[in-house]
Amino acid sequence: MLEILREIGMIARALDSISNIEFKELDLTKGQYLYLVRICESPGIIQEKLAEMIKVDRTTAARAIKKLELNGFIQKKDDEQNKKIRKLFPTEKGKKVFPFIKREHDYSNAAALEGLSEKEAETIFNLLQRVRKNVEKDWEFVKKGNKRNY
Amino acid sequence: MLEILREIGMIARALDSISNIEFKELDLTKGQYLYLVRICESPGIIQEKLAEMIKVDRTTAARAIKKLELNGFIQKKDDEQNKKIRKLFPTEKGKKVFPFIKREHDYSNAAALEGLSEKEAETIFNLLQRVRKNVEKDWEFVKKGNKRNY
DNA sequence: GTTTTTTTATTGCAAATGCAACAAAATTAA
DNA sequence: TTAATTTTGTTGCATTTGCAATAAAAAAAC
Repeated sequence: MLEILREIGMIARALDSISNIEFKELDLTKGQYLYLVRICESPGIIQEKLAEMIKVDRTTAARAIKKLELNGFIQKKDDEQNKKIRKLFPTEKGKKVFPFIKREHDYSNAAALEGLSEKEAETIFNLLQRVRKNVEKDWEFVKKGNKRNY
Repeated sequence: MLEILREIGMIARALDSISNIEFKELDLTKGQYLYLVRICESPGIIQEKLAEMIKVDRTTAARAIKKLELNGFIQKKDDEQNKKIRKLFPTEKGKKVFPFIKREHDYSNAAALEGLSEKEAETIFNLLQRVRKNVEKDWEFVKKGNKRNY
């Protein structure tokens, strides 16, 4: 059995750790960069979707977002039609740090792909997308309280 | 720029979330499965190496391991030669839950690879290993307090 | 053989994480 | 239209996480 998930776990933890250390100089605490980049990329997104996207518990996302708002990186706005949801937008401050985060991400991406040919990079990207789609099915299944059978 | 790291992050968080939910029935709390499998696979390993392997902060590993010991899954043993280190071994209880964890992992692996040919699975595994080696270099660099330049 | 550096482990904080439980708006079913 | 279900959001609590700081054994440098 090829332990691809173990490799993925190692890579993900290492990268997250690096990002958390590097973004402290932006006054972003642990994990906040995850939400901020996506809000910058998809302004108007709601936190429920964000949690789904990032694959994190809804309540964790709620608190991370609340803190981003508290610290002035993002802003919540009521919707006209739907009184329940609160759309998320970056503030000026949020928009200002976004390029720094992007640069860090690009650097990490490039470092991660070092020694891989362009073709190999594309291959791993495509395969990873397929794996991700497989895994997110199970995640939603289990998160909803269903039981996998094995 | 191909966002392979974002895919990896999503996959890793989803899988970790699934495992944490599924291993609650073994009385393993968040993250503990990571340490327990490796101790079962490499009995006698010390926690410093374990942290490096898993890519987690040393102090986090220390506490997770302490709790595994407290709950009777593993046992720390003094070394004859080296008075500083404490070697880690699974207890009977630890050995008993190991197959369950393995089965879950195998199932997740298979589910993740669904729709990929054997050849594609091998390809992604090899590429991931190369990526992991790249990333762990940076992780160690940054963890030691060094600054990446970008 | 002594000093310096590295390795290994620990504890005190402050913070993030996630399950349970709850609430209310919106959607679907009857 | 009313009732049932789903979606979206929140708070309480227990736990994990990780940076700083400390300590002591071991290894390396001098």
